[in-house]
Amino acid sequence: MDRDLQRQAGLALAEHHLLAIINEAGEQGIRPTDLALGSTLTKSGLTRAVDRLEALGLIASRVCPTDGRAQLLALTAKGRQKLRRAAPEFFRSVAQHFADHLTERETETLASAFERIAAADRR
Amino acid sequence: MDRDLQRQAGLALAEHHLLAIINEAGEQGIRPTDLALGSTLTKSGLTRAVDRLEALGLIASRVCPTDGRAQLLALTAKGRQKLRRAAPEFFRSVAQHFADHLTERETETLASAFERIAAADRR
DNA sequence: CGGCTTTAGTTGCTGCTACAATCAACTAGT
DNA sequence: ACTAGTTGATTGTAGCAGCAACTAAAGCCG
Repeated sequence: MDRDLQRQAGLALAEHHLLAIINEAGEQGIRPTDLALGSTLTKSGLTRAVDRLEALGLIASRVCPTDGRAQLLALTAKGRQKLRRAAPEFFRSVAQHFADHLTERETETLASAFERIAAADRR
Repeated sequence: MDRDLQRQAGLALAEHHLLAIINEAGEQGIRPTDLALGSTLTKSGLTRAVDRLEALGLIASRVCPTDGRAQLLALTAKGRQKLRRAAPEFFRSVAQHFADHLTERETETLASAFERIAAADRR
């Protein structure tokens, strides 16, 4: 999937994942620490990833008004466009490598099982 | 799991995985190329990983008698010992992070689904 | 046999990531 | 306010991984 996305959308899978989460946060933004919970990266990994995405002009960060230590990350117009344009290839790739090989019942089972595992891990 | 195994058995999860596959191959040995199919590493990654395991004295390689280009990798006595001693922690960690959160039915569903996905990927 | 293609493995290079130590800002208790 | 402790983020360092280019051994085929 990384190679698919890299080639067809010029975006690494890890970058796409971060952009997708940041997108969920909308206008308001999301802090790197909260972003870390939704990704496999550590704080330090996030610092670097955020730097790269910012250098690419895909996200913008501002200091959190209520906490001077924290940043609030949000997609730029360019970032939203990049994410939107990557979407078809992303879903195609998910289908090819995963979804197409699973029944609907299996997909549901996996989703709920993973959700439970991830929740346990966050503790 | 990587941290668990690193701490309790002095073995990275990736290393453990390789040792386990090499162990399956037994006395006869396995070629790096075939090893790559059972891991997520590329050929080049394997070259380095094999170098490290060999430097640690956990595996030994000999030139394949029927193909001068190929190597045959097998565990040394030390490697077998390391793997055996890591086993309790490995299974404990699998249980803690995954198995304990799944029903038997789910486990079976995941196993067969992953098998199908992996098989499709190998093509 | 001699050349062309394929396959096994290695190496130079670059980029990503974690860990540990550090800095800075917030919170709470006195 | 002052101090102690916590939390958010950054940085130095080191290790691991992939890609692409390469070497060498096999295999194929007329």
